[in-house]
Amino acid sequence: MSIENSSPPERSDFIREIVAADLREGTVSEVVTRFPPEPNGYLHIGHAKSIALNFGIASEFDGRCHLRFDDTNPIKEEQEYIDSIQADIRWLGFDWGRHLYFASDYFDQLYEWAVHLIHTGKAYVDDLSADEIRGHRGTFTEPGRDSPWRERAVDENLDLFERMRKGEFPDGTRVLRAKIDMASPNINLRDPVLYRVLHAEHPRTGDKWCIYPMYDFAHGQSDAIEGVTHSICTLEFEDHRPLYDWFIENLPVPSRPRQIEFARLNLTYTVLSKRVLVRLVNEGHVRGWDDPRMPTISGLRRRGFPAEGIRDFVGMIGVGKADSVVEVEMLEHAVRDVLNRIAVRRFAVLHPLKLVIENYPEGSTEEMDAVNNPEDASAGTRKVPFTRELWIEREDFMEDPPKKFFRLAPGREVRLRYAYFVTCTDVVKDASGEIIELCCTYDPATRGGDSPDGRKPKGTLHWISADQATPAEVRLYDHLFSRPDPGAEGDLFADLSTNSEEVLQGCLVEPTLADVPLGETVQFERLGYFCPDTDSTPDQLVFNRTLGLRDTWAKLQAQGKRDA
RNA sequence: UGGGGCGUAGCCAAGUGGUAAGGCAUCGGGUUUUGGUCCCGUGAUCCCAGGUUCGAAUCCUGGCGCCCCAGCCA
Repeated sequence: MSIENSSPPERSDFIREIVAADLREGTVSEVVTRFPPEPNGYLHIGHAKSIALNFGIASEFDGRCHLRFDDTNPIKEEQEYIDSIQADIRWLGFDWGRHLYFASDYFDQLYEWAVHLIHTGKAYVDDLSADEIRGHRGTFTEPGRDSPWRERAVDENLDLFERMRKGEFPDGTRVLRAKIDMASPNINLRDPVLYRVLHAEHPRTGDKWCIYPMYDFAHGQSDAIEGVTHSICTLEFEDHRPLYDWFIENLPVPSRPRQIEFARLNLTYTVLSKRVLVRLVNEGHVRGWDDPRMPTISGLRRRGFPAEGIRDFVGMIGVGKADSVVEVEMLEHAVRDVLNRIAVRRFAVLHPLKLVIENYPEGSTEEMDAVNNPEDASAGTRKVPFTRELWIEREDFMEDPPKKFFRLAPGREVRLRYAYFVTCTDVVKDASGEIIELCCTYDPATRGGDSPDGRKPKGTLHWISADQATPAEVRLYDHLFSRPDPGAEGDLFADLSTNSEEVLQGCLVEPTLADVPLGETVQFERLGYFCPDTDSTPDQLVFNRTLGLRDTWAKLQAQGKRDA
């Protein structure tokens, strides 16, 4: 349960209040929570909220948090997911210690408890088909009807259930059901299925079992076995709580856990549904589970989002029971906030435009001192080579600039950051009229970027020495979906953005950028935060744009377009 | 429609009968060798209607709206 330097202290919420009260009143003597993923997909940012909640509460109340895989449906579960889930939780900064469990560890116990229910006349084997069971379930307004097999003798139930276990019956032919109340207004209580026959290989138990418990029959009892005191889950399980409690009350379980529900996270421009995420991957809409556009933990990691930023984000959105949709901007803010503090600054030019300083000596190089991180003096400085020919950003020059454009233009002087003031004296174009080169003069008195006469150019540009530029591919990312509420008007896949990824070739970066380790995010000054992609090699550097910097100039331009 | 929840600013969210925190976003302004960061300023009478009370977002009544449930998924 370690949370290395979590910036904003977790504020309280209704769940923490319940936990505190339970402790205060002696209802529980220690706090045990659990994070219970089903290994049928990768973890996403919604899970991060739950993980932070469960591990956070355990740590704050000096308790413990278990990692328990809810692996009761072998048809959808895979070892790959078991592995990725553990890696992602660790990366997020949480530790379950020795408390790693699997619901499948409890299959023997659960089986015994099922037998116990049969013995006490509270469960029976039903021969109805899935369709027939559905037909007997009734509707929201009409009660269900009892199955003709509901009053089977205990011995017959015992025998049949035993034979289900032995594999005598094909999938779907028989189930074990709890005998509760077919007329209950809560549909979950209309004789829920406890066990189904599934001749499937389980990632953990192999072919030992051919009957598997349903979620409802496994979850609460697993909590009880582990001594979980507060079983925190999402709102859709609220109607299951009576059933959760029913099992706890009707079985000789070793403890009495309590289920508490909270609202799951929703994000604008994002889909957090495993069903959809699996399709995005399988249908090739993205590069994989860890595509930088995916809201998965592995995707966010590949995108360059620091774990701390994700933790800060889930800490600032709060925990409640009201359905809500958080604006992605809040996530982006939390990430920028961390990155601004820790990311080292570098120069990189995405769309290079040649700039030649005509009065600068040919062949000579100067090493300019550049600050690594203005927010962190301990990050020190570095040397950046400066030469007669440079590359600057195409967007930083306009031949006929609008009033609020503060960058380079014919006859105008700007500062080259950490270097000199330069003035544009001429523009060179190719046959088609495209600008291919800028001629400038520099003021030798402004070395380092300050003028002795106090002149202050309106603009400061980043640049790269043409002699020592390292080529790189840069991938620009944007929201995966084009609207804040994907799928709100029809097919969600039709809302997939067509420009969520833009791959730029021929970008030029500072030589030091070749050494950025995987997992570190740096700032390309004036552009944004970038990190090496997993595809990056020494021969072919590849950077992902984590997030752009807040850009008031872009905002002004957009407004101008709108007003015009 | 039966059951279970929820409803405080554009978004998230405090508030637990005493006169509406905070964050994000927005829009102004200041600082600035990143049009970044930072700093300052900017908005609500709490779904609606009645009622109780000296006093209600908080209590009561009645409406309205939204979400979840009819898998041998979790």
